[in-house]
Amino acid sequence: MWRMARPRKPLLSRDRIVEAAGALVDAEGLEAVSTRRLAAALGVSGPSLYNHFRTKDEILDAVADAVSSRVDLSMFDGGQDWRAALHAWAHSYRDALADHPNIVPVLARGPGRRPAGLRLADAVFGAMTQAGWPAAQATRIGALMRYFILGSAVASFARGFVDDRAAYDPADYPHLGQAHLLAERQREVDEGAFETGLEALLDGLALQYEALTHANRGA
Amino acid sequence: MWRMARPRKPLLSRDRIVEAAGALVDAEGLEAVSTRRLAAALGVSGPSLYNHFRTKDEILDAVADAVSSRVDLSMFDGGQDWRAALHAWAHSYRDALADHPNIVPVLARGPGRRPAGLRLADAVFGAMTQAGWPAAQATRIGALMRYFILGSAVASFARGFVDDRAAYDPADYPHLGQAHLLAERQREVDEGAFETGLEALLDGLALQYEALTHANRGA
DNA sequence: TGATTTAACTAGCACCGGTAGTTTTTTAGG
DNA sequence: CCTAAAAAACTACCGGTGCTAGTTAAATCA
Repeated sequence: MWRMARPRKPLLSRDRIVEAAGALVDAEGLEAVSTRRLAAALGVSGPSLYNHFRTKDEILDAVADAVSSRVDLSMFDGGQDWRAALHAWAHSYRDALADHPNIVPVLARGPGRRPAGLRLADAVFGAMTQAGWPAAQATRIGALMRYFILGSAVASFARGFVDDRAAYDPADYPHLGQAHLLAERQREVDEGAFETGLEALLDGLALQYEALTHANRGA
Repeated sequence: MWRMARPRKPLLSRDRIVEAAGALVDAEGLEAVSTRRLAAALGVSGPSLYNHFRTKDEILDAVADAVSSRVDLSMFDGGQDWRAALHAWAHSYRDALADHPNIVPVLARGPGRRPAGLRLADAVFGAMTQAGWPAAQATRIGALMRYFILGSAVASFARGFVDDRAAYDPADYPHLGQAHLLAERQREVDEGAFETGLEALLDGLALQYEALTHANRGA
């Protein structure tokens, strides 16, 4: 054997690293990702990663951005009305996050400089102003949709409860008698709550939109 | 000098630890909290903490629960209608989180076995069923409010953008020309979006509620 | 061709969460 | 009241972490 220096064909690339990191995050969670474990999965020694990324956080940001980039934005191109487009987009966004729930905390840190995250924000804002919403409202809509969608992914309701009847003593929590059942039904509960909330949100916004256009018509 | 053993008066208590940990989280963020740093702030050596808590995570859970316990629930006692109560509660909840944004990721992991977190869930569910919502809907309302409120705290929209005009090249993001300004106005933007979203959510739910009671009346 | 850059490596630093075992004090039981 | 047990601090240490420094050899560029 001999000392390994620069190989004839590069062993690593940013893409390979991001892919492996994403797989590791999906399979074992955020905390399971260490530079050494990730490097081992790539058949390489820890510090080699730093030839391609400046920090571990940059790697995780890239993984998060890859998830963002899978969100469908095509509904904002066609002539769909803003409500239908927002509905379709929200579902596409949520689906992307539900496929990779472990990376969501990274995504929640904000779009920052992640291009796909920014593309999302840009598309929503553009579509809302296009539809006639004033800029300030369009910003708010982008923000509140982000709250709701990321919230639904990061703060899963059902996942938060434990499948243990004894944990929810009726003397302490009179209305939580069935809470331990939520653990089994998490998917159903979270999906139902998401759809209910999204529908309510859009209904409420539609009311505002109506008031807005009527006011404009009067002026 | 001599070897320090058990002191006459305990140097630590769960409360003192939680208080110091909360202060550290608020001042320097979650990542800044290490058992050694926390112990140093308490004038004590690292492992001493483990006489009072089993793990670091238990300490952070306790900090999170202390924040939950500051959320006002009194609006669910009086005879206020469900919508007004939900509105007041949501604001109280969000205010509590906005005061301690750095601990929100811990809170988002779910109520689990944290008593104050469970009390929240219990109160909302109880009040909604009391108001006439069917149990399944009441569960969903609890969940979706959690999504929106935690989402607004963890996924602050404005905080996610950088105060750097160059980061948002109009060629890449045609509608984000003013985005760098968001960084300065984060508070305003996030508060406006929260209020707009909350109002929309409640309007939408009120629509559902109306449909519900009409249907019941018809039956 | 020669100089520079690149991409792998090994060694190691400071710090991390947590365990083991020691010492002394406080508390509980007979 | 004495003794045994539990509690609360400590020191020493373990394996693991993100990351830096410095080395080597291949690839690339002037």
